Amino acid sequence: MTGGMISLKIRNSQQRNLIAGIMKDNYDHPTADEIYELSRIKEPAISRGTVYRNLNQLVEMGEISKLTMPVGPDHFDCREQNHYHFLCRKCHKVFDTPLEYDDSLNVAPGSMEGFRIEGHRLLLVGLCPQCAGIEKNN
Amino acid sequence: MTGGMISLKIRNSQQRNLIAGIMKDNYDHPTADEIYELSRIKEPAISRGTVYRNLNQLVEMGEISKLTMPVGPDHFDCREQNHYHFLCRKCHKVFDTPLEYDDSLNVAPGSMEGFRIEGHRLLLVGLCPQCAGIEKNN
DNA sequence: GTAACTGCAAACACTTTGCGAAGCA
DNA sequence: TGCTTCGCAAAGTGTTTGCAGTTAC
Repeated sequence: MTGGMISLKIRNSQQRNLIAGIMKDNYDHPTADEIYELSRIKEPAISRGTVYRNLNQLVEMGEISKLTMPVGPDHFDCREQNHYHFLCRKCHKVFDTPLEYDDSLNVAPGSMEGFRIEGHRLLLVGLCPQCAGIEKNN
Repeated sequence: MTGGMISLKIRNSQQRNLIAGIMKDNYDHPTADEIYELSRIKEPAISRGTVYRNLNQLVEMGEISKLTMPVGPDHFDCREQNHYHFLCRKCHKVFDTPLEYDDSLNVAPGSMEGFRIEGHRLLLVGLCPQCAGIEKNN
Protein backbone atom coordinates (compact mmCIF):
# COMPACT_ATOMS: atom_id res chain seq x y z
CA MET A 1 0.00 0.00 0.00
CA THR A 2 3.02 2.25 0.48
CA GLY A 3 5.51 2.61 -2.34
CA GLY A 4 8.35 0.15 -2.48
CA MET A 5 12.02 1.03 -2.46
CA ILE A 6 13.02 -1.17 -5.38
CA SER A 7 12.40 0.72 -8.59
CA LEU A 8 12.32 -1.32 -11.77
CA LYS A 9 13.61 -0.20 -15.08
CA ILE A 10 10.90 1.50 -17.07
CA ARG A 11 10.44 0.46 -20.66
CA ASN A 12 8.67 2.22 -23.44
CA SER A 13 5.11 1.04 -23.86
CA GLN A 14 2.48 1.76 -26.47
CA GLN A 15 -0.23 1.70 -23.83
CA ARG A 16 1.49 3.99 -21.36
CA ASN A 17 2.25 6.48 -24.13
CA LEU A 18 -1.40 6.45 -25.13
CA ILE A 19 -2.56 7.09 -21.58
CA ALA A 20 0.04 9.80 -21.00
CA GLY A 21 -1.13 11.44 -24.24
CA ILE A 22 -4.74 11.32 -23.19
CA MET A 23 -3.86 12.88 -19.85
CA LYS A 24 -1.76 15.63 -21.41
CA ASP A 25 -4.69 16.99 -23.39
CA ASN A 26 -7.20 16.48 -20.66
CA TYR A 27 -8.19 19.10 -18.11
CA ASP A 28 -11.34 17.29 -17.02
CA HIS A 29 -9.80 15.29 -14.16
CA PRO A 30 -11.07 11.98 -15.52
CA THR A 31 -11.49 8.83 -13.46
CA ALA A 32 -9.62 5.63 -14.27
CA ASP A 33 -12.70 4.27 -15.96
CA GLU A 34 -13.13 7.36 -18.10
CA ILE A 35 -9.49 7.10 -19.13
CA TYR A 36 -10.08 3.44 -19.90
CA GLU A 37 -12.95 4.33 -22.22
CA LEU A 38 -10.91 7.06 -23.90
CA SER A 39 -7.99 4.73 -24.51
CA ARG A 40 -10.24 2.07 -25.98
CA ILE A 41 -10.98 4.44 -28.85
CA LYS A 42 -7.41 4.09 -30.13
CA GLU A 43 -6.56 0.76 -28.53
CA PRO A 44 -9.74 -1.30 -28.27
CA ALA A 45 -7.96 -4.30 -26.75
CA ILE A 46 -6.51 -2.41 -23.79
CA SER A 47 -7.52 -3.77 -20.42
CA ARG A 48 -8.62 -2.02 -17.24
CA GLY A 49 -5.73 -3.57 -15.34
CA THR A 50 -3.27 -1.99 -17.73
CA VAL A 51 -4.92 1.39 -17.35
CA TYR A 52 -4.76 1.23 -13.56
CA ARG A 53 -1.17 -0.03 -13.64
CA ASN A 54 -0.03 2.73 -15.96
CA LEU A 55 -1.89 5.46 -14.13
CA ASN A 56 -0.20 4.43 -10.91
CA GLN A 57 3.12 4.34 -12.68
CA LEU A 58 2.63 7.82 -14.12
CA VAL A 59 1.74 9.04 -10.64
CA GLU A 60 4.96 7.56 -9.28
CA MET A 61 6.89 9.14 -12.12
CA GLY A 62 5.38 12.47 -11.14
CA GLU A 63 3.73 13.00 -14.52
CA ILE A 64 0.20 13.07 -13.19
CA SER A 65 -1.42 13.14 -9.79
CA LYS A 66 -4.20 11.19 -8.17
CA LEU A 67 -7.08 13.02 -6.55
CA THR A 68 -8.98 11.18 -3.84
CA MET A 69 -12.54 12.36 -3.38
CA PRO A 70 -14.84 12.01 -0.38
CA VAL A 71 -17.19 10.18 -2.70
CA GLY A 72 -16.71 8.00 -5.76
CA PRO A 73 -13.56 6.84 -7.52
CA ASP A 74 -10.23 8.63 -7.71
CA HIS A 75 -9.66 11.26 -10.37
CA PHE A 76 -6.43 11.94 -12.24
CA ASP A 77 -4.88 15.25 -13.08
CA CYS A 78 -2.16 16.31 -15.53
CA ARG A 79 -0.74 18.57 -12.83
CA GLU A 80 1.45 21.23 -14.37
CA GLN A 81 1.95 22.48 -10.85
CA ASN A 82 0.40 22.17 -7.44
CA HIS A 83 -3.10 23.53 -7.22
CA TYR A 84 -6.41 22.90 -5.52
CA HIS A 85 -9.70 21.46 -6.70
CA PHE A 86 -13.40 21.85 -6.27
CA LEU A 87 -15.77 18.88 -6.11
CA CYS A 88 -19.46 19.22 -6.93
CA ARG A 89 -21.26 17.08 -4.37
CA LYS A 90 -24.13 16.56 -6.79
CA CYS A 91 -22.65 15.67 -10.18
CA HIS A 92 -19.23 14.69 -8.78
CA LYS A 93 -17.36 16.70 -11.38
CA VAL A 94 -14.00 18.11 -10.39
CA PHE A 95 -12.86 21.63 -11.28
CA ASP A 96 -9.62 23.52 -10.90
CA THR A 97 -9.67 26.46 -8.51
CA PRO A 98 -7.73 29.68 -8.99
CA LEU A 99 -6.50 29.51 -5.38
CA GLU A 100 -2.80 29.91 -4.91
CA TYR A 101 -0.89 26.97 -3.52
CA ASP A 102 0.05 27.75 0.07
CA ASP A 103 3.61 26.61 0.75
CA SER A 104 3.37 27.67 4.36
CA LEU A 105 1.12 24.69 5.01
CA ASN A 106 4.04 22.40 4.34
CA VAL A 107 5.94 23.40 7.45
CA ALA A 108 4.94 21.82 10.74
CA PRO A 109 2.91 24.27 12.83
CA GLY A 110 3.86 25.08 16.43
CA SER A 111 2.80 22.06 18.43
CA MET A 112 3.69 19.53 15.76
CA GLU A 113 7.42 19.22 16.22
CA GLY A 114 8.61 15.85 15.06
CA PHE A 115 6.08 15.62 12.26
CA ARG A 116 7.55 15.75 8.79
CA ILE A 117 5.06 17.38 6.47
CA GLU A 118 5.58 16.49 2.85
CA GLY A 119 2.53 18.04 1.28
CA HIS A 120 -1.11 18.86 1.70
CA ARG A 121 -4.41 18.50 -0.08
CA LEU A 122 -7.15 21.05 -0.10
CA LEU A 123 -10.53 20.36 -1.63
CA LEU A 124 -13.43 22.76 -1.83
CA VAL A 125 -16.82 21.06 -1.83
CA GLY A 126 -20.18 22.43 -2.91
CA LEU A 127 -22.31 22.84 -6.00
CA CYS A 128 -21.09 23.69 -9.47
CA PRO A 129 -22.97 26.44 -11.35
CA GLN A 130 -25.08 23.94 -13.27
CA CYS A 131 -26.12 21.91 -10.22
CA ALA A 132 -26.63 25.06 -8.15
CA GLY A 133 -29.06 26.25 -10.82
CA ILE A 134 -30.86 22.94 -10.98
CA GLU A 135 -31.14 22.78 -7.21
CA LYS A 136 -32.70 26.25 -7.10
CA ASN A 137 -35.58 25.03 -9.23
CA ASN A 138 -36.51 22.15 -6.96
CA MET B 1 -24.87 8.46 -3.29
CA THR B 2 -26.01 12.00 -2.46
CA GLY B 3 -28.25 12.53 0.53
CA GLY B 4 -31.95 12.10 -0.02
CA MET B 5 -34.62 14.65 0.75
CA ILE B 6 -36.88 12.29 2.66
CA SER B 7 -35.76 12.09 6.27
CA LEU B 8 -37.10 9.20 8.27
CA LYS B 9 -38.03 9.33 11.91
CA ILE B 10 -35.10 8.38 14.07
CA ARG B 11 -35.67 5.94 16.87
CA ASN B 12 -33.58 5.21 19.88
CA SER B 13 -31.27 2.28 19.39
CA GLN B 14 -28.98 0.41 21.74
CA GLN B 15 -26.42 -0.05 19.02
CA ARG B 16 -26.34 3.55 17.90
CA ASN B 17 -26.02 4.74 21.48
CA LEU B 18 -23.09 2.40 21.94
CA ILE B 19 -21.35 3.66 18.82
CA ALA B 20 -22.03 7.30 19.67
CA GLY B 21 -20.58 6.65 23.12
CA ILE B 22 -17.47 5.07 21.69
CA MET B 23 -16.99 8.02 19.39
CA LYS B 24 -17.49 10.60 22.11
CA ASP B 25 -14.55 9.31 24.10
CA ASN B 26 -12.36 8.68 21.13
CA TYR B 27 -9.86 11.11 19.71
CA ASP B 28 -8.05 8.53 17.64
CA HIS B 29 -10.05 8.95 14.43
CA PRO B 30 -10.88 5.25 14.21
CA THR B 31 -11.95 3.48 11.05
CA ALA B 32 -15.31 1.73 10.73
CA ASP B 33 -13.65 -1.57 11.36
CA GLU B 34 -11.90 -0.34 14.49
CA ILE B 35 -15.22 0.97 15.75
CA TYR B 36 -16.76 -2.40 14.96
CA GLU B 37 -14.15 -4.15 17.09
CA LEU B 38 -14.63 -1.68 19.93
CA SER B 39 -18.38 -2.12 19.91
CA ARG B 40 -18.07 -5.90 19.94
CA ILE B 41 -16.54 -5.65 23.40
CA LYS B 42 -19.87 -4.53 24.84
CA GLU B 43 -22.15 -5.96 22.16
CA PRO B 44 -20.54 -9.08 20.73
CA ALA B 45 -23.43 -9.79 18.37
CA ILE B 46 -23.29 -6.44 16.58
CA SER B 47 -22.75 -6.66 12.85
CA ARG B 48 -20.55 -4.68 10.53
CA GLY B 49 -23.58 -3.57 8.54
CA THR B 50 -25.09 -2.02 11.65
CA VAL B 51 -21.86 -0.21 12.43
CA TYR B 52 -21.64 1.26 8.93
CA ARG B 53 -25.32 2.17 8.94
CA ASN B 54 -25.11 3.93 12.28
CA LEU B 55 -21.88 5.72 11.45
CA ASN B 56 -23.46 7.12 8.32
CA GLN B 57 -26.52 8.09 10.28
CA LEU B 58 -24.44 9.89 12.91
CA VAL B 59 -22.63 11.72 10.12
CA GLU B 60 -25.95 12.83 8.66
CA MET B 61 -27.09 13.92 12.10
CA GLY B 62 -23.94 16.02 12.34
CA GLU B 63 -22.69 14.22 15.45
CA ILE B 64 -19.52 12.93 13.84
CA SER B 65 -17.72 13.47 10.59
CA LYS B 66 -16.21 11.17 8.02
CA LEU B 67 -12.62 11.68 6.90
CA THR B 68 -11.68 10.35 3.48
CA MET B 69 -8.01 9.56 3.09
CA PRO B 70 -5.90 9.26 -0.06
CA VAL B 71 -5.16 5.72 1.08
CA GLY B 72 -7.06 3.13 3.08
CA PRO B 73 -10.52 3.22 4.59
CA ASP B 74 -12.42 6.24 5.86
CA HIS B 75 -11.85 7.47 9.39
CA PHE B 76 -14.43 8.95 11.74
CA ASP B 77 -14.09 11.94 14.00
CA CYS B 78 -16.12 13.22 16.97
CA ARG B 79 -15.75 16.74 15.59
CA GLU B 80 -16.35 19.29 18.30
CA GLN B 81 -15.71 21.87 15.63
CA ASN B 82 -14.18 22.14 12.22
CA HIS B 83 -10.49 21.42 12.12
CA TYR B 84 -7.84 19.87 9.94
CA HIS B 85 -5.99 16.60 10.04
CA PHE B 86 -2.61 15.10 9.36
CA LEU B 87 -2.17 11.68 7.75
CA CYS B 88 1.01 9.66 8.19
CA ARG B 89 1.68 8.11 4.82
CA LYS B 90 3.54 5.24 6.46
CA CYS B 91 1.43 4.01 9.41
CA HIS B 92 -1.80 5.64 8.15
CA LYS B 93 -2.60 7.11 11.53
CA VAL B 94 -4.58 10.33 11.58
CA PHE B 95 -3.77 13.24 13.90
CA ASP B 96 -5.45 16.53 14.69
CA THR B 97 -3.58 19.65 13.68
CA PRO B 98 -3.56 22.91 15.61
CA LEU B 99 -4.25 24.84 12.41
CA GLU B 100 -7.10 27.30 12.57
CA TYR B 101 -10.11 26.64 10.38
CA ASP B 102 -10.06 29.12 7.51
CA ASP B 103 -13.57 30.41 6.85
CA SER B 104 -12.37 32.50 3.96
CA LEU B 105 -11.96 29.32 1.91
CA ASN B 106 -15.72 28.88 1.96
CA VAL B 107 -16.42 31.86 -0.26
CA ALA B 108 -16.03 31.44 -4.00
CA PRO B 109 -12.78 33.02 -5.18
CA GLY B 110 -12.71 35.55 -8.01
CA SER B 111 -13.18 33.53 -11.16
CA MET B 112 -15.59 31.03 -9.61
CA GLU B 113 -18.83 32.95 -9.71
CA GLY B 114 -21.76 30.59 -9.86
CA PHE B 115 -20.08 27.99 -7.69
CA ARG B 116 -21.65 27.49 -4.30
CA ILE B 117 -18.97 26.49 -1.83
CA GLU B 118 -20.31 24.67 1.18
CA GLY B 119 -17.13 23.60 2.87
CA HIS B 120 -13.58 22.46 2.38
CA ARG B 121 -11.21 19.75 3.46
CA LEU B 122 -7.56 20.22 4.17
CA LEU B 123 -5.27 17.31 4.89
CA LEU B 124 -1.57 17.51 5.68
CA VAL B 125 0.38 14.43 4.60
CA GLY B 126 3.78 13.27 5.70
CA LEU B 127 5.44 11.23 8.43
CA CYS B 128 4.47 11.16 12.09
CA PRO B 129 7.28 11.47 14.66
CA GLN B 130 7.51 7.73 15.15
CA CYS B 131 7.65 6.85 11.46
CA ALA B 132 10.00 9.77 10.75
CA GLY B 133 12.36 8.32 13.36
CA ILE B 134 12.09 4.83 11.96
CA GLU B 135 12.69 6.03 8.44
CA LYS B 136 15.85 7.86 9.48
CA ASN B 137 17.39 4.59 10.63
CA ASN B 138 16.96 2.80 7.33
C1' DG C 1 -49.58 -1.81 15.38
C1' DT C 2 -46.21 0.01 12.50
C1' DA C 3 -42.17 1.61 10.88
C1' DA C 4 -37.24 1.98 12.18
C1' DC C 5 -33.69 -0.95 13.34
C1' DT C 6 -31.10 -5.36 13.57
C1' DG C 7 -27.93 -9.45 12.05
C1' DC C 8 -26.81 -11.91 8.27
C1' DA C 9 -25.04 -12.65 3.94
C1' DA C 10 -24.88 -11.41 -0.65
C1' DA C 11 -23.96 -7.73 -3.69
C1' DC C 12 -21.53 -3.75 -4.95
C1' DA C 13 -17.88 -0.31 -6.61
C1' DC C 14 -13.37 0.30 -7.25
C1' DT C 15 -8.70 -1.42 -7.53
C1' DT C 16 -5.00 -4.74 -7.39
C1' DT C 17 -2.74 -8.93 -8.71
C1' DG C 18 -1.18 -13.74 -10.50
C1' DC C 19 -0.62 -15.87 -14.69
C1' DG C 20 1.18 -17.15 -19.18
C1' DA C 21 1.87 -14.68 -23.54
C1' DA C 22 3.88 -10.70 -26.00
C1' DG C 23 7.11 -6.88 -26.61
C1' DC C 24 10.98 -3.78 -25.71
C1' DA C 25 16.05 -3.22 -25.20
C1' DT D 1 17.80 -13.31 -24.14
C1' DG D 2 15.94 -11.28 -20.09
C1' DC D 3 13.04 -8.55 -17.85
C1' DT D 4 9.04 -5.32 -18.41
C1' DT D 5 4.48 -4.99 -19.82
C1' DC D 6 0.29 -6.94 -21.58
C1' DG D 7 -4.68 -8.92 -21.47
C1' DC D 8 -7.41 -11.64 -18.86
C1' DA D 9 -9.81 -13.06 -15.02
C1' DA D 10 -9.90 -13.80 -10.29
C1' DA D 11 -9.18 -11.88 -5.90
C1' DG D 12 -9.02 -8.10 -2.65
C1' DT D 13 -10.75 -4.12 0.04
C1' DG D 14 -14.09 -1.31 1.90
C1' DT D 15 -18.96 -0.36 1.96
C1' DT D 16 -23.87 -0.88 0.96
C1' DT D 17 -28.17 -3.36 0.75
C1' DG D 18 -32.25 -6.86 0.62
C1' DC D 19 -34.47 -9.66 3.69
C1' DA D 20 -36.90 -11.62 7.55
C1' DG D 21 -37.10 -11.05 12.28
C1' DT D 22 -36.89 -7.63 16.41
C1' DT D 23 -37.49 -3.41 18.91
C1' DA D 24 -38.95 1.31 19.98
C1' DC D 25 -42.71 4.25 20.53
